Amino acid sequence: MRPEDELSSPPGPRLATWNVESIRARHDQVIAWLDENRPDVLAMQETRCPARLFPTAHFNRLGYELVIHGGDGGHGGVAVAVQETDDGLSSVRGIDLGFPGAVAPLDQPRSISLTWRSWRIHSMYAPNGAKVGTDAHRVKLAWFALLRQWLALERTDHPHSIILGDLNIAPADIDVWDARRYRMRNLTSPLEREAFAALLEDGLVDVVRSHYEGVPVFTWWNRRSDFYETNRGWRLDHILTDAETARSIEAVWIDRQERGRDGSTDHAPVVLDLLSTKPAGHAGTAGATPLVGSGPT
DNA sequence: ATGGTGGTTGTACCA
Repeated sequence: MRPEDELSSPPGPRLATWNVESIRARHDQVIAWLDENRPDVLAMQETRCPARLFPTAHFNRLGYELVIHGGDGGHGGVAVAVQETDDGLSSVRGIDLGFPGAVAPLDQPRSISLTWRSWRIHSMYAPNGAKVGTDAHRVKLAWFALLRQWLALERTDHPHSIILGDLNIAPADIDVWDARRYRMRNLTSPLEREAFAALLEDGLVDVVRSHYEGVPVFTWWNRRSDFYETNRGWRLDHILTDAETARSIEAVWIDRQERGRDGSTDHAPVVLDLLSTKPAGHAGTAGATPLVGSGPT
């Protein structure tokens, strides 16, 4: 899963997403992983921690600045850690916490959007959805409708986009360890899969799937029982990019071993390594129109 | 038929 050069730094930017399932309970694991893998950007979900109680100092010591959104009451919450630059200035701008203008129940702390280098970066934590047919499930679908609108709006201003997060959808049967058993259920239902597919129809590329075509890869294993040990998992954590960014990928990998640590969060980190330079013919194309409909088939 | 775990908050809830 992890590329051969696992301990060396990639030539270009490294971005990762990780559902940390409480940053206060898990900061030792997260900080150790950051220290070892040194992503430029780590999008975190389910931080379950109000901003004032966030273990910020641990991140600062490693040279990361933080953007934090919510987590009050021990539910939800997202954050983005970004490697500090040498000039002492913040390397992020244009921060949006949540979907601007959203009203309850779509105003929960589940998203951060910010500009970093030439990319618009989004850390997303979709509602779990509980069970098909419940209010929670309808809220999940409404959240995805709003996400689609928000990303379409954002992409008119920022052609280079990277969406990282726990979207709480297994996009296809291959993304579930036993698709038949969990058919038409929460995380697999047709309306959820349509919501995910709509993002690809808008021109975003599911870069994990496009790099593991036809191969089952999982990012979440239920903590109960021996689901991890027996690899009964799901692919719920995703990285989507615009088509041009998708053409400049060095590697995509899931740090499956990290999930096996004692006391680990139940999700594995998902990592995107980009090439240091744009592909030939695409240098200096800031402002280019994103290609549409070029996602994996 | 529906187990099994963990975090946070508070004696249930969310995942």
